[in-house]
Amino acid sequence: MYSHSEQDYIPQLSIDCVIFGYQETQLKVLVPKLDFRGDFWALPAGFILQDEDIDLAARRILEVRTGIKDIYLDQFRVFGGTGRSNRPFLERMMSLNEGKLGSKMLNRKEFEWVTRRFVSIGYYALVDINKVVPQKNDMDESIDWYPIKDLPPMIMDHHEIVEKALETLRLNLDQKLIAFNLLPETFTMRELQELYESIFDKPFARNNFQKKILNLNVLERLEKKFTGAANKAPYLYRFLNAKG
Amino acid sequence: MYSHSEQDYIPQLSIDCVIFGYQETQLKVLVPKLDFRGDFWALPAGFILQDEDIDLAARRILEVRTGIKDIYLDQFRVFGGTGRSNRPFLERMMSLNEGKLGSKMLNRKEFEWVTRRFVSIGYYALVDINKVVPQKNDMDESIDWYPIKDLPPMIMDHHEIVEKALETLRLNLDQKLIAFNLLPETFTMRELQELYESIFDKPFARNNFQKKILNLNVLERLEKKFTGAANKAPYLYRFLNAKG
DNA sequence: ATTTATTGTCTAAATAGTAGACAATAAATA
DNA sequence: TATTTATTGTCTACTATTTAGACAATAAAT
Repeated sequence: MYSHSEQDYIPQLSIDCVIFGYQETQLKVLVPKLDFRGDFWALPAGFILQDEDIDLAARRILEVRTGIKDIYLDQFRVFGGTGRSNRPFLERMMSLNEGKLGSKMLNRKEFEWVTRRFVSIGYYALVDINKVVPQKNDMDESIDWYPIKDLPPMIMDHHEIVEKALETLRLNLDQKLIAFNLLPETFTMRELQELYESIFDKPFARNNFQKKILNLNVLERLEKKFTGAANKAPYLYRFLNAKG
Repeated sequence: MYSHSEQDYIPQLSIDCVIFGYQETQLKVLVPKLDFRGDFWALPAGFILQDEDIDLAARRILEVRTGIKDIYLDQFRVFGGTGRSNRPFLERMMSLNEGKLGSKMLNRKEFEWVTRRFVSIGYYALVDINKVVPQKNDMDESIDWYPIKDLPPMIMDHHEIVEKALETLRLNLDQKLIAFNLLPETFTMRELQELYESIFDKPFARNNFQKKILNLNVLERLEKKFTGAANKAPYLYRFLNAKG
């Protein structure tokens, strides 16, 4: 499972990632499903190497799952309840998968290490969903984008982690001008508005939304976009402060 | 130093506390000075027991230092750079204090434990400075309130931690209505304004500040305060949502 | 009685946010 | 080709909020 042994990591400390994407007017989260009987879903997670900055650890974990190096990333909260252990979950999983676990089973030492109580640092990431090729790891059966309004049941407190990530995203969206990380290079005003609506789960007035966004002076207007629809063609825009 | 042995704690994970107080129109931070030659200051800190919620660990650490149980408290950021070890600091301290360390010296095992790289969770606290009786621990020479604009040199990245705490405090102040935690039970409008000015390090217009605060509808107006000054006496106010 | 410094509040001006309206346009329809 | 339809871009009026200026009320000193 790891290229490093468990001694190489800081014990009892993990990173959980909420990877946001946007597709078909829906805000989505990238969630792997574990390759065991019992339907277990868990946020992409990992540990911190002894000589690794926590932000870089988060980047490493995110790159493995998305293939993207230069990813927008924000640390938002630490989850440190006393009940945060993988033990109940792993034991239930083992009881449901007796015959199958051999190849993937952890040895006793690893099992002890990974089933202790963990404190987890929550990071959320914003990606252009079209640039991501989701990567399973050895433990996964699959990895997919789920609408945030229709997430699968996840282990431990992972629903709470997503909830808190979304809350922080909403607070930061206007302040830090980060919505554009969820869109392709160019987009129409309507697409940007629909993205806002999916994040805040409420409608915005079209005229005033456009005014507000244009007054930020962070968009470059490009040529018109051919839609083929029976109406006026919208302009395309590009975010100016794009690092790239 | 501890009533628990080092195995009772989560290794390599600590809590650093920025305890804010307010006195004589200055925002202050409670900082202990270590009882060793060399003038070492360090934020109040501690570790997390294996069966202890991180928020409760922070409360425990704060109660030890302030004597206050019901303290306002907010987790604001994790500090996880690779350079975060006490080793350089402890070794320098040891070289400066050869004769003196015996009684307080950690044994070898404890020394190894405490000098590894640490990831630290930052909490800030807001207290009524008049209710606090600062408590030294075994390692401290003194513990005092320092104006945030005139902090002593602190070890490691503790200045950065204070900086980030202040930044978060500013962002949260209006949103969460927490300034009142820094004042006594009753206060005048001018006192509240001067508190805001010390936190944001900028002046506020008196008329508009008063209007804004009163429009929040969270203050109860009490009797007038006798000042003895040659002018109109100000009203006293009390914060309504006070949990007490 | 007058002066002084500060407090509480009012009003006007400037700014920002909200709601309604309409011309411009690209393609479908008649 | 003229008309209809759906959507886009923008304008203006209206409302709410923020900022700036003004002044009466007051407690004690002069």
